[in-house]
Amino acid sequence: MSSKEKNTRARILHETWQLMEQRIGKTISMSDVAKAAGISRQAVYLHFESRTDLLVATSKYVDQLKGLDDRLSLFKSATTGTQMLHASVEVWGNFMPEIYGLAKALMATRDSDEATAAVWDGNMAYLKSICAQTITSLKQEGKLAPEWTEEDAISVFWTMISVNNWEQLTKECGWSNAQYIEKMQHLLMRTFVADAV
Amino acid sequence: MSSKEKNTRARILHETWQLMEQRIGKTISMSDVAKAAGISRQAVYLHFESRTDLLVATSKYVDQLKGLDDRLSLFKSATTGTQMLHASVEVWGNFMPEIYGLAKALMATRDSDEATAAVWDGNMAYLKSICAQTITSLKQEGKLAPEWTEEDAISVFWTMISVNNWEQLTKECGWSNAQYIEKMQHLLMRTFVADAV
DNA sequence: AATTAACTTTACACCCTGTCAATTGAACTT
DNA sequence: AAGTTCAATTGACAGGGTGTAAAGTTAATT
Repeated sequence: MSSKEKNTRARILHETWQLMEQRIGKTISMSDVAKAAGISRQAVYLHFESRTDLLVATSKYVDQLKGLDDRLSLFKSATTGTQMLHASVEVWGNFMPEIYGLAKALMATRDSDEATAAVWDGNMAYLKSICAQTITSLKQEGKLAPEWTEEDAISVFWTMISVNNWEQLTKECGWSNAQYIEKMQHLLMRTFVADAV
Repeated sequence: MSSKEKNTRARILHETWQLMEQRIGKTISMSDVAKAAGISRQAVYLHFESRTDLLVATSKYVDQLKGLDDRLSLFKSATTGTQMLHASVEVWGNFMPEIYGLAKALMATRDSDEATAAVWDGNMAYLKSICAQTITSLKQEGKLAPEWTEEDAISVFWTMISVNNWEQLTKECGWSNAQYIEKMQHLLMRTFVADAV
């Protein structure tokens, strides 16, 4: 594995991701990727077994590049449930615009490609665990509004902050990302916290 | 246009819809449709100009078959905003499972086919108008919770009852459809109605 | 019996993914 | 300097998809 090879592989991943962001939702073919990386279509197969393999690798590349884990320090430093709710929406709300193209690409293959579906499902499971931690904290503090079971609250929280909802509210309802974060924080606070204003 | 032709056309539409419901989310090819209808692939093109044309026609066929308009009589007979909210969630919540396959098929082509995207967008615009009527009624009755602008309330209402959210809650969170309707009615009531229990 | 129209088979052009073989070219080894 | 190695190349192919076109079949209508 020479340094030349490594550079080409990284360039393919970078160009794939760039194409995803430029042509959000559109299918990216292996030819498109090859053209963008300045190599032949067949050369892409020297670095990635299949289109699926490339998509999975691109997801890992972007994950690493964007570092969700680092950003969650804001969430991790929160001590109360309401702080966690506030922080998780802020971190996630600022994260979504940066992974939007990738998210759409992974979601588009969801029903025809189990491997990429698994990658996306993994990310969503992680998000759900954040939701669960938040709701559990609220519950332990006696702040979870009494009409909610923990389970239902987690499901609804997780559903409300989905990429699809973010997309609909920002792309179709004209909310800015800052508005999304602020309004969603207020909405979730009123929905789940017992004595929210 | 003989009766034979009309029957074949209707059979193609019916089989297309059946395939959509059977293989939810999976791409349906013209060959699949032809096989299901018991005719050659080329014969499908005698009745429909293109795959897009077939999908659009199938959507109209199912719309007519399922008669959303009729069902909305429950909504139309509602006099107060809270009744409208209750009725719209019930009608829509019972409608979604029946058009799930079609909805997924239309949404899947959303980013590569403007014609089918337009069909789906039209349906969603109609749903949004239902949301708008409901919120406006609440507002006029002074029952809309004071923290909401009408516009934001409509956007959030419309987003909350999206097919994607229904899918996530029923398919991934294990809610039955009856539970979805009941829980969503309660949630929306508490969210938007000023003195909700 | 002749016509009409639906449907058939066969073939093609053009897209996609994925595989394979033969070749170029540059760098690294001896 | 000569030989080896390996990334990357071109070109061909199999198999899938959409869509177009031509020629033949079948059955009902007139």
